Order: sequence, then structure tokens, then C-alpha cells
Amino acid sequence: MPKDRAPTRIQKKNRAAILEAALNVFSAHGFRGATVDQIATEAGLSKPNLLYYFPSKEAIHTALLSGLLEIWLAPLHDLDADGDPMEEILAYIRRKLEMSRDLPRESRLFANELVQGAPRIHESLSHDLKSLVDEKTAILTQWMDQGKIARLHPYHLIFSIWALTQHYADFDVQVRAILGDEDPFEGAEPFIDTLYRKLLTP
Amino acid sequence: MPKDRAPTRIQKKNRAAILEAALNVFSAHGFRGATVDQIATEAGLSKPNLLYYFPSKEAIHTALLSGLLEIWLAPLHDLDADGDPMEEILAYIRRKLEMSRDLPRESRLFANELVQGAPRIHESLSHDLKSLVDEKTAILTQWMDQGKIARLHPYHLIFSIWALTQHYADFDVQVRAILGDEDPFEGAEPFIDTLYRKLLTP
DNA sequence: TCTTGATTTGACCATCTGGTCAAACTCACG
DNA sequence: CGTGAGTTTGACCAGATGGTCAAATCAAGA
Repeated sequence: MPKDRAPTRIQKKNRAAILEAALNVFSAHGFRGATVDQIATEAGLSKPNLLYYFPSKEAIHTALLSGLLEIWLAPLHDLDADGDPMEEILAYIRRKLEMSRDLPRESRLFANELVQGAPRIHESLSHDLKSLVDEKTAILTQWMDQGKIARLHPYHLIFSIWALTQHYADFDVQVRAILGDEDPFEGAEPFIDTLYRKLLTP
Repeated sequence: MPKDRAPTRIQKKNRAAILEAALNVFSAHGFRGATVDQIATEAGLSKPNLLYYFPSKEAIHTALLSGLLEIWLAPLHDLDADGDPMEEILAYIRRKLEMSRDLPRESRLFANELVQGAPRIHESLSHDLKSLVDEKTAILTQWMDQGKIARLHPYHLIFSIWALTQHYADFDVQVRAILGDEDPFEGAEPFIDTLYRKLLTP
């Protein structure tokens, strides 16, 4: 492990390659299903070389998850209390759906973790996620009080958005098994848009 | 391995115990994350004894999945073309939500498999699942043609039901991290009911 | 009770896997 | 160049894991 000095050119390149490879492998096989050798090979390194950059398999996984949690929550962060309620929510949904389409590996990484009880990110869920959600549901509730959107259980409204959008990334195989050649997102976008317009109209 | 004669009392009991234990372990840790020893211990057997009843870890997993697929698809099977459209669909949704509540391990078993690309049930998805869905979406389309429910993309309508209901079982930790002590299904049932009433009303 | 097939287990094996280490190699810079 | 820090690797290790096997034990019908 190099000194805590500024990272060298090689360090930057290899750390990035490792995280990229780890994202592929962890998202496809889960934490236990992934092997260090597999990640190393995919990153173009030998196993000891990989372990020169990260002290353990767990450390790679942790680095990945904490780095991604930020990206993952960004769309909700952008929900603006001062914007038009319907448009703000629909924009949030669109951003989430785009993430499902453009970052399916990231979605599956979290899905893998959550389905198995989130043993490694339970902390972040109860703190970072919970507080962000509480902050944003307060805005939703306010909009409902003002009669600008239909009155609904705000937490379940958020859950429904997560469920509907991430489904396309997490259960991609199933969706494709049924749709065949049809592009899932082609139909998903208007469907979900319609759904929330109808649901949220007071 | 016993003869292909009728199973003895002990065989029945032990096979059932193994499948029950395997459901616990596979749903909590995924296929690779589960160990034969863990399953055996949870079933109250020694490892060699377990392997006397099932030839391999993979065989247990396969037996579980194929046995459960039937149960899993039953609610959709019950969707009746001759019933009242809105009530039929809402009843289907209610049954799915009940399964999320009462059979969360089964839901997570499938979720684990699907998130990782369904390497062991790809076949069943493209055949059994696909054909059942095609059969039922035909009914939905017919109802839409008759103006009895709103016109929507039938496949995505089905996906949305799966996503919204299974979310509560599959991502239970996340839901509970946010809801705290509140019972997830208490709020989910009316929320989802309202959602589909609004969505499906022409 | 005796016999025979069903059941159970301790000991064992090969392989996989996360991780270590000392030695070799490479690179940037004086 | 030469040198020291940074980088890479082959060989290796310990523990976990899926699976085997022969021998011991048990259960039920004749």
C-alpha cells in the first residue's frame, strides 16, 4: 500500500480499473459470489497486485458502495420544494428511470445488497437514506396539504417510484424474457409517466 | 439415495426439512453465499446425511425453484377473463401483495436469482412465465378494447404490479429502515389499491 | 427375533479462495 | 545514469467448501 501522499498516475489508473471491474463482478454475482481473482483478471491485474491497492475484498466492496450511494441518491436530492410539484416529481421519476437504463450495474449492486438484508450498508440506510427521505417527504406532504397533488402516503409514494424504476434494471432478464426484442425503456417511460400523472392529480 | 419406490415416512420428513432449511438459507444468502453445511445444520442433519437425500447443492436449489415457480405464478393464473375487469385486477394485486407479506423468503429467492441474471431458471422464464403472461395480457388487451379499463401497455402494467408488490418483500430492510415501526403492509395495501383504481379507470 | 434395506455418520479428499511475502522489476527524478 | 520509492508477481498458506465412502446404526416386515 502506497503512502498517503497524492496518488500517482498508476495508482489512479489501477484503482479506477479495479472499481470498474468490481462493479461488473459484484453486480453480477453478489459479494460472496464474486472472487478476488475474477475482479483482478477483469481489471487486468494479478491478484496480489490488486491486493496491493485494496487491503481486502471487503474493502473493494465498501469503497464501491459508499462511492455509489452518493450518485444513487442524487436524483432525490434535486427534488426542489420551490418547483412545480407535478413537474418536480415527474422529473425525479424520469431521472430514476434514466439511471436504471444507464447504470444498471449500480442498481443491481444495491439490489444484491438489499435482498440479502444489507449486511454491509445497514448503517447508511438508517442514517443517510432515512434522513434524505424524511426531508423530501416533508416537501411532498406540504404539497399535499396545499392541494397541489393528491393526498397519498408519502413514504409509499417514494417506495413506488423506486420499485417501478429500479425493476427494469434489477430484473432485466425477466423483463426481456417477456418483452422479447422490444426495448423495455421505450414503453416504460410513457407508462410510468401516465401512471404518476393519474395518481398525483388531486 | 433410496430406490425410486414410494418415499418412506423418514424420506418425506427429511426432504421437507431440507427444502425448508434451504429456502431460509438460499433466500438470505443467494446460491453461492449458501453453504451445504449451513443448510444441513438448519435442517437438523449432518452434511453427508443431507447429501444422501439430494445429490448436490445445485439439486436442492433446482428442486426448490421449480417447486416454487408454480406457487409463484398461481395468482396470475387465477385472473379470470369472465370476471369484472377492475375487480379481477385488484384481486390479483391483493393476492400478490399477500404473497409478499406471507412468503417473503420465496420472493427473495426469486429476486436473488433474477438479479444475478437467472442463470438457473432462464429456461422457465422464457417458456412458462412468458406464455402465462402472454395469455393474461391478451385478456387485459381485450378489456382495454372494450373500454372497461384504461388503455395501457399491458406488459408494463404487469411489470408494475410485480414491482410494486414484490418490492416490499425483496427490499424489506430498506422499507423498514425508512418506516421504522410502522407496518409496511398496513400502508401499502390502500396505497397500491388507490394507485390502480386511478390508473385503470378509463 | 432376525434379516435386509434404509439411514446416519466420522473421516477424508480435492479444489477453491482470500490473503501473505519476499524477491524482482519499473519508473521518475536528481 | 543511479537510486530509492513505487509496482508487480510467483510461490505459498490456511481455512472453507462441495462432495465421497465405508462402516455403523436403525427400522419394519416376515
